[in-house]
Amino acid sequence: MNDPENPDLTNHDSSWTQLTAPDSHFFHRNTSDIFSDFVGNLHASSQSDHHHPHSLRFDTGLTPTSGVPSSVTTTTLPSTPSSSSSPAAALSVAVTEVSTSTNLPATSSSSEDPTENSTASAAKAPETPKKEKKKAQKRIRQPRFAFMTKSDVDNLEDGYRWRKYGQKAVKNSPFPRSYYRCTNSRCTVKKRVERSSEDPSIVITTYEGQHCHQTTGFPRGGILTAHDPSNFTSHHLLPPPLPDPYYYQELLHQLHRDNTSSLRLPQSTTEGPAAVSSINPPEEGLLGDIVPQTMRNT
DNA sequence: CGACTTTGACCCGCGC
DNA sequence: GCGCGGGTCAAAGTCG
Repeated sequence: MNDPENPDLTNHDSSWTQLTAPDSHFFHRNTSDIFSDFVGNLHASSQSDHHHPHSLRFDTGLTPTSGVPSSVTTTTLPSTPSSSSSPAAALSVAVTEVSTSTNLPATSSSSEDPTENSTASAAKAPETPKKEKKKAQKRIRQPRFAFMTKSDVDNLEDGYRWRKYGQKAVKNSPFPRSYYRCTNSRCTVKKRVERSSEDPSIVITTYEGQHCHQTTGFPRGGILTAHDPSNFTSHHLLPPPLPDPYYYQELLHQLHRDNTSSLRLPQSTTEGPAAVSSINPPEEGLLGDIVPQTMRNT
């Protein structure tokens, strides 16, 4: 249940910006520039690191993490729900620059919410028709974390195994959006991967839900353990900055706890604990919807 | 053979 | 109520 392991959550530096959207939290890293492009009007906060064109991480999911990078900057973005966004939870977006090479795993660390999980799990009951299941799932949205990663590889490895269950063309983007689900039958975490229409080199990974298990390893090829930082480095996928793989999980936790209101965003601090944003309204919007506003705050 | 990807169809929510 | 867009399902195909 709580085994967070997000290898790639590590950031290397210290400046993260967390954006809070109606339903999602965005973590913005030095690469705000990218964000801006991607989202629309994100202003970069000023970072000197955005020089790394390698990988940008943007994650939206709900994974609370306990370990927070020592230097992370979080910002809350009160964004308004956009058009068709439904309530969901909090979405966080993080932008990280990572050096990518072959496969950059986007880390996904989302844990399932006990409450929500139940719904999802319960929905699986044989008695429940698919429709009900769908309803339940759709209605209950978990906080999401989005990561923007600059990478040539769409599917970034984050230590978890994912099964692709769908692909859809996105309206404002020439690039299709892929939908992945954690292969662990008990895990309801989902992940969406899409490329920024503004900058095709940027991969936007959105995580929804929390993993209830530990990382298994890579699907075909290498196994990445969250506990092995060395792997990260080698993989180039994982952002080194985050020492704690649990970072996202904690965020989620916090989000859930604070869902009432408060966010802790150490804004211009690099040493802030973890970036936590509160999950405000149950509304969830698409990244695009959220990001723009959020980014602005940063 | 099992796991995963691909792809089209279906369902649902939302805005008009 | 209708249409659009997003999200999911499931069958078929592919790969190791």
